[in-house]
Amino acid sequence: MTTIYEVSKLAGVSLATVSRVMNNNTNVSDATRKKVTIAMKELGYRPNSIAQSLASNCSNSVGLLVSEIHGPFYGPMMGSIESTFRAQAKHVIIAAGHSDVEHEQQAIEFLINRNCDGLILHVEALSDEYLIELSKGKTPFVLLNRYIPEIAHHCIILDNVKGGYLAAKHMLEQGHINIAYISGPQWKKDAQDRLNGHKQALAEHNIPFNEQLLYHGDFMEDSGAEGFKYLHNNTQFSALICANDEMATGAIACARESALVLPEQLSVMGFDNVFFTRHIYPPLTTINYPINDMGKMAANWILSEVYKKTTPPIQTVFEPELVVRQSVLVNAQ
Amino acid sequence: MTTIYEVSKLAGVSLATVSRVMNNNTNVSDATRKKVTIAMKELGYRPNSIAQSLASNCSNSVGLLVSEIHGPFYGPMMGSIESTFRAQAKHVIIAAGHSDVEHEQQAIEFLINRNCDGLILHVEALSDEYLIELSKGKTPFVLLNRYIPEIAHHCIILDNVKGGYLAAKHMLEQGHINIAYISGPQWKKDAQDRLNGHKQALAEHNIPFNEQLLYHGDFMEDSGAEGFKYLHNNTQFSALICANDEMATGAIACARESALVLPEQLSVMGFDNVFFTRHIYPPLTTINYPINDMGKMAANWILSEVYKKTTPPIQTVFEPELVVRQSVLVNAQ
DNA sequence: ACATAAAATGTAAGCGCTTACATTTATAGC
DNA sequence: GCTATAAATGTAAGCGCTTACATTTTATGT
Repeated sequence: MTTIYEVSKLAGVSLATVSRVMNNNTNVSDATRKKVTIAMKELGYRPNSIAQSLASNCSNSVGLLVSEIHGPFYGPMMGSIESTFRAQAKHVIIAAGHSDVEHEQQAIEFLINRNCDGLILHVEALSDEYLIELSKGKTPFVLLNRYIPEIAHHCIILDNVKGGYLAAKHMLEQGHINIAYISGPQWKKDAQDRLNGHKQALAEHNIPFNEQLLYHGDFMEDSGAEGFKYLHNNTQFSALICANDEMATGAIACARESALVLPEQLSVMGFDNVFFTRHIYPPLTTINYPINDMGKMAANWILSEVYKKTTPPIQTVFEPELVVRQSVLVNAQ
Repeated sequence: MTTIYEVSKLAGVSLATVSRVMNNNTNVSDATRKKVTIAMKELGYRPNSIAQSLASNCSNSVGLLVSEIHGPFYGPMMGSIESTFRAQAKHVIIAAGHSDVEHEQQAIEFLINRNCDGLILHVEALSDEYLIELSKGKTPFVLLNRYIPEIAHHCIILDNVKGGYLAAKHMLEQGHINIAYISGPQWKKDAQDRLNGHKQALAEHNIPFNEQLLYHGDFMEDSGAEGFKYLHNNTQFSALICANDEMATGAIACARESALVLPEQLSVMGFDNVFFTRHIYPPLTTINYPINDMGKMAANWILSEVYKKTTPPIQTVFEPELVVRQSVLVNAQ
């Protein structure tokens, strides 16, 4: 491995000068810069990033913690984050938290021990307290899809209340009155928010919220199926809104097994606009979660806060949008 | 940041001894090991992995290059790789190659410059020559889904010929005679292999291969739709096999637009068994690609070759399997 | 031409570890 | 008790860079 030392010898300058041309330091004359560049090329010199990190106390790496590395939701997010960083020669180290306190905490420590300069966290199980405490540490981080007032500046979120509202409103506008709802786990803030938005839309239309029409799921496909069964056996409804696409998928599969024709006999909506929603049958009407943009914004947050780069202004709250496909019967009644 | 130096002072031993207990070196008495451990705990000491890497010339990081970070195919693979490595305290740095020579080459250089100890590569555009040349360098790598005889030992692959064969055989056994085929791009070895397996099955059943029934796609959804249109307008067939699930999805959507009833009027098969295939309608019969297992095996390859860990024996060729769902009409004719 | 400031370059001390080698201490054999 | 050997510990030289500070060179004004 060729080192900076060999380059300096070939170019006939000192170590410091070579280092300066590498780091685009201004105080180097064009002549020496050229000499050094040529020497580098000739030797096929590649800086040792580890040594650079140690000396400069900056690893140029950022940690990315998501719940699951597979899964339709995280892929696009990771993709936009990676491309944003690589354009700046930063590398991203991935880790999975599996929505579990132990795992998430371990992963964060792992990433910090790895000298990540900054962290992008999509955590679900960790407590607010832990994260507030973490914010006092030396490794800056940005939180995706989670709002903690004490560290609001670190949070990039979707307006989930509005999303829930938009979904219900759409159903109501199509003439649906009896709208069942399969929620996410209520210990998750986003699940709460979506449900609240839902209730808000009902209230606006003077429709009392009926507990009978509510089933608490866990955001997983199976709970969508279970929720449908439960609701179908216990009450009547022409429409079903699920707090995410996964559950909507499960519910739809189950509804079809019950010989219901969609959307004629049952209208269904999801939430997230995960990429496969347009492939299921009928193509799912849902709420778009601009996860790509949010991932990119998180990356920009790090670029700006940690690496002091100039970036587009940081936006912390993103807006959901209705995506109309064919799983909702138009003009019911 | 507490350093090894402070630990050594508190414990009343030398730097070297502290380093030895960290690295589980045998030649440390239980008494001193305990002293050091206590000192570490007391100071909340965390080794600086960058310094460790520089001194030991081992970064404990492995680079993972995939074509696309999003995408149903890569997610599960990345997940199994990450979990395998994290269990061994190695970190994984991700990069995307976008099936493009420039990008792939850049990404590899990026990863090598980052001092990755080893690489897991899923590359499509790079030439065999480049990879053979790369194998002479100092960074070991394993190739996923690609076979190059000269460096066979680096390759972990699926038996694509057999996969293509299995798909065609299944269709034939259900009584289909006129089987259309939408292939992948023929400059890709796996696409060629799948098509060859297909032809092989036809030959075994004494059915001549009909060029009219072949359309060359590019593995993307849209080309599945285009392929279907082209074939539908030019010839007759009761079954369609696509070289991957993406294209099958596109073809199915398009077939439905043409008012065909599936599978009664058209049987369709895909390839890969990407997770959403069971959600589309009708649920897709396909060929399973054990990408999870293969990812884990690639990780084990690195663990074994690079880090000299003992692992389960390395398997380089994996077997595809038929996954029967409902997109193929049983007993046609 | 000369003093002075600014620009370019060099010197050397780290960054926090690992590890070869040297030294000290414990263990065993007689 | 004394030597030979093994085990435990210490010493110090790097790993390949960055950067504060010192020094030299060049540019500027008079």
